[in-house]
Amino acid sequence: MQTHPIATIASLSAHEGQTVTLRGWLYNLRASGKLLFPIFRDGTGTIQGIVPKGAVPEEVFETLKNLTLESSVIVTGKVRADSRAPSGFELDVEGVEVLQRVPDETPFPITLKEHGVDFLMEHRHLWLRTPRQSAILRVRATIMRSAAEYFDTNGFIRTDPPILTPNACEGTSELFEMDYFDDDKAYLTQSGQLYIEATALALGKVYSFGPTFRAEKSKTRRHLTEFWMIEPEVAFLELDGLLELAEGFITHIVTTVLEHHRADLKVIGRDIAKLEAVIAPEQTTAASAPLPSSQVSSFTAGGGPAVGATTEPKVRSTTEAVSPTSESLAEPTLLAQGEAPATPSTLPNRFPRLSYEEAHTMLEDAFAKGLIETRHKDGDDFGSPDETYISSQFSKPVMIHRYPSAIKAFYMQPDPLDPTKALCVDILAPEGYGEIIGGSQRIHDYDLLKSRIEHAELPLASFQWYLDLRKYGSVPHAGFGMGIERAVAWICGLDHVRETIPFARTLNRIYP
RNA sequence: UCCUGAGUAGCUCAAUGGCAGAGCAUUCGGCUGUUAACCGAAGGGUUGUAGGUUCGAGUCCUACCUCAGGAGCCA
Repeated sequence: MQTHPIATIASLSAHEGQTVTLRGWLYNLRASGKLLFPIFRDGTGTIQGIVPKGAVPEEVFETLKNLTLESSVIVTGKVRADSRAPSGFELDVEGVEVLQRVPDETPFPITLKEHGVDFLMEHRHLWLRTPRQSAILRVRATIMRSAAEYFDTNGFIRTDPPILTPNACEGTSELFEMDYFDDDKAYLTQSGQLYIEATALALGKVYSFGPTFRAEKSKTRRHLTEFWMIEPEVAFLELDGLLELAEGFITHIVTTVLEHHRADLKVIGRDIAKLEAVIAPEQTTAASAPLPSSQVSSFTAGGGPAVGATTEPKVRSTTEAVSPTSESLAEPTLLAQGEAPATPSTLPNRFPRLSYEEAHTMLEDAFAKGLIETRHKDGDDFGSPDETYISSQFSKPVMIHRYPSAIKAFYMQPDPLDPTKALCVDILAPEGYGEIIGGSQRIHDYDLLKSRIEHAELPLASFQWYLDLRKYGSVPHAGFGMGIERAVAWICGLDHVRETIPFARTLNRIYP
């Protein structure tokens, strides 16, 4: 076979008029008498081929006519622009080599028609090949990359905590337990937080990024037993700075996804305007605080209508104000004044902030107007319907801060203005997606932390090393954790987190 | 753990307690611009499992299994 340049389907527009070689799979096949329309996919996209009988060698026509779906092929053909094609291009097939033909007796089980959830999850290893699932995984990869990138370019050091842990962060009932040689037990981590508090006090600004495990018997569209979490932890950071860090973090991720994945989001069926609203500058703030042009262009590039993304200068406005040098090591007190650690103070994108009390008042009003069914009890945590209502009132993620200490984790710093409240924040994604980030300022006083551990009836011995952090140069510090799968579900507009990870682990499924 | 719902052809679903059905997929035939192509034909069933009620059960009852949606809990 004559050799031609090997191309990917995503790059075919650069090969118009050329004969190229594609390597991939037969995605679908339509026939109209002596005219075949095979659709090929290669992981980067799909393209329809045209095979008129008589225009190609007889064996090529016969091979393709009888080819089974998902058979692997190497195809040669000429790229031709065609207004009838969804992607704008078609392939005039000249030759085909079949690497492996799917046997007639065992056809590919995933069809273009509807399937049930159980069937699709049972065939997840094959379901991944469909365009929508592939698009979701590409967006997931960008979300993970841009999340890490935000911290990497802001002076954070990645310090991954252990996966195997000797004890729980917040109790052992929700942990996966395993034998650890002889008589010991080990548990799969449910959060690296306690460990990165230690590395934050060593390095200043740190983050961790890895899998976490929860043995909760939760059976909802928001829960996995194994999920990925990215957690920053910053010495000398207090609650206000933590809010700004999270705001810049989310803005950067959404901006990056919009820069690179408009086509994928369209395949997924996402309403892109909803994402543009998330990063749109607030009118009042933008008008009152003139910005360097580079920062403005970055936001308009993400927020405006489809501009030529390739010609847009690559600007990372949310990270420019802070140099990537490790300033926190040299001058850790930089952040002591409640200063934003990673975002410029002129950041035009402000997420709404509600105190727990304000959120409660909002729910009281909603209940009085009959907008929610059950009344929220002051002092209780918010339920799913509560979170859905609150987030539906805003087009941007909502930050709810200062929950009652009684319903929050033992390590959260009390608010000096009201010690019954904790200096914590939950960030709710819009459109009812609920909590994607939970964070707090941590208790830095030894005696207070010790009494909280005792009050929570946690084994003091297991936490001695954690208490040590308050014994040797303790400082205020804060951090948060974001569940990647919930962020992907929100950004892609999915109704279940099981589609956001290649192989979801849920209460009822650990296969394939 | 609790509440609710669903298990019938490879898939998605029908079927007053009375002959087990359709679309898609597969195979065969037709069609030179199809877009989940279309048209014709064929093959394809221990109705989740085990009991029970009944002349007769996919359908009603009991238990169990599996899955889904929700609650609680959380990211």
